Amino acid sequence: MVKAPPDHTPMAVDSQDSSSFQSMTPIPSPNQLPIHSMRKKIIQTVFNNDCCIFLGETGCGKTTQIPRFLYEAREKKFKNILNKKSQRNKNLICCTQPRRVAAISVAERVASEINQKCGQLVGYSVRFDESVSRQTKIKYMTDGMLLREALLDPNLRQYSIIILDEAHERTLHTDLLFGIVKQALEYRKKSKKNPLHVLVMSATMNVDLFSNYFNQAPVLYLQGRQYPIDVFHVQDIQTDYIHASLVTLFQIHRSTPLNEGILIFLTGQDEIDSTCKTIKHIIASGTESLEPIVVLPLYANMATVKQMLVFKQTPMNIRKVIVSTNIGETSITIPGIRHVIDCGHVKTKTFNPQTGLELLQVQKISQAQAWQRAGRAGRECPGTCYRMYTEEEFDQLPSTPIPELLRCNLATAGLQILAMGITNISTFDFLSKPDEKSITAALRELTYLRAIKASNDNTYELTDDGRKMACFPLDPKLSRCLLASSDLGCLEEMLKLVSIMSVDTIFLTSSNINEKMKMQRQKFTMNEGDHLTLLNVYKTFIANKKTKEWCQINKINRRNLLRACAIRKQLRRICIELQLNIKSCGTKYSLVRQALAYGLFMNVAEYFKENDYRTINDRHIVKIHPSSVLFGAKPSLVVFTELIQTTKRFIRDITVVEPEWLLESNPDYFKTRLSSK
DNA sequence: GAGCACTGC
Repeated sequence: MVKAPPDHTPMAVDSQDSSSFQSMTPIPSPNQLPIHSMRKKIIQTVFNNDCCIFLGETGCGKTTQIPRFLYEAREKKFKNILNKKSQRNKNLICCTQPRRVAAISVAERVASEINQKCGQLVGYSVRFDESVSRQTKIKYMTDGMLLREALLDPNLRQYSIIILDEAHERTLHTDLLFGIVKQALEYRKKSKKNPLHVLVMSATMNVDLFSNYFNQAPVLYLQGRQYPIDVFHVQDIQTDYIHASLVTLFQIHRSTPLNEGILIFLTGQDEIDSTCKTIKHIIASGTESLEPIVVLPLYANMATVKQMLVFKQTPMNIRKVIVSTNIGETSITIPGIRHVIDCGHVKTKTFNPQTGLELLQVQKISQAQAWQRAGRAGRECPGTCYRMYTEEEFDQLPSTPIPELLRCNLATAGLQILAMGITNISTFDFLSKPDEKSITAALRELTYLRAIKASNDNTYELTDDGRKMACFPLDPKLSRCLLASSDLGCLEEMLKLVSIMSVDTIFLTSSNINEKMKMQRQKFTMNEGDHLTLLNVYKTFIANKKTKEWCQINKINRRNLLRACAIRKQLRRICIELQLNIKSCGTKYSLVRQALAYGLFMNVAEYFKENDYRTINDRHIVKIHPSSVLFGAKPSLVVFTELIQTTKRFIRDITVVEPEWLLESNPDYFKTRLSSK
């Protein structure tokens, strides 16, 4: 428990030059955004170059205005020319976004700005949702959606202008699109018909990286519209960022008007829940006669209804305080925030290609993230940001976060690259090239999964199965599970299971899960392991008509389970297109376990001693995660979905398997593993 | 006997 901060503690902060934030007078009408004065220059730069880079801070209007500028300019140019070629080509302008909500909401806004409905001239395309028509010329879409389209046509011929927005975020999908778009650019330049223009839009960083990548592409700076933000650092290094945040919170609370909301960035659910409790406790204890506060937690795996609370306005005499993960950094914009408290840390998953281990740990943020967090205080008017780290610490932070492509397993990305006809992944033009070891590990995994085969030196081609596997929006291991269950006659079951494995946990994970709730869950337990238990929950959910009531009683996260239903539908359609054998095995669940073993054979662990298991692949000593239904049981051989290191190395989502299944599925692999025993 | 950030197809 943290003590209430003494009120005489001076604020241990140091003012810093906030010149990174331009002081601008905000103008509400979109016609008067600063970007409009640059319209001509923008149009010229795009059409006079194959590729160009635009830099601009949040709020400069680049995402909403630029696609429209380009469309209108093109229309004007071709007004008097009956251009048959342009009629035959679709000539779409697309603008990619890393997030679904962004793609949808921007499309809707741009459509309304030209007094149209979304889906006419302006539309969007995201997974499970699309609003486009024959009239559509400007298409906002998720980067992942464009990547899917690239699998069907790597030269992306229906687009004449491709805008990669938010490039500084360096998502896996955007990074892959860089390589694809660069190749398409060259191809279409050579073929001389239907030329392509590429526009990369980013916040102000990595300029040289982007420009150099596209052969010294010209760079244009766009004026931002952010309000000024005063940034303060602590004077001394803080060992406990939660305590420091609390002290700062109450100092702000005592010294500023109550209508000024405060946003605190912390790293995870536990930390956030306990901090919320502490704040409430300090207010309720009444020792200091503090003004009232509404404290709200915010993280992704929270019931949607609870998330919505942060948007509600609080009465004038009550302070709003939000304690958030980095979901509040980009994904959710909370109204009324004037002060940001930045703990300087973030929880991230990293992947070590040497060991194949995933690590979930709290790390320091990058400077870019620090500015992004600070920016959340200046959305509506000038604000302040308090950093729980010194200016020297800030200077030592990496300038940008490590791109996702450099810290994930490359099996999925590798399969996609090969599926687009690039036979040597090492020659793919990555914006940031992953470690050669990482690429080798991915190729090895895909080879074992029989998705690819080596032809000669460093080149690979897809097998028939590999071509099918690339069609699924899944980890290749799970795609292999689907193909295996098609052969074994349990594809219906595996579709359900794989869909659940594609979403976050379907169990409610609030910190007040008590024994009674655990008892509720036990009735779903299958002795063979977690996968069949999950399947059981899914089937019972359907049998109970997917009702809210059933989910409430059984402490099931309905949002995630409904998402799994949507995914199942999509995967099933792909199975039909691929003419797989869609059959149910009834209750012959050993077939499902067998199919799991065929796909997850690289994730096998055998009982070692006491409560330890040893993985067959890399001989890591691991433990069964306490959330598993097999926790405490000691089956001799299991497959698992995930190996992750938190406080210890844990395997999660586990199923008991038979050794014969493994030997059958991949004799070469297990012969070598078993001989080294 | 733990306690999982975020996003996407």
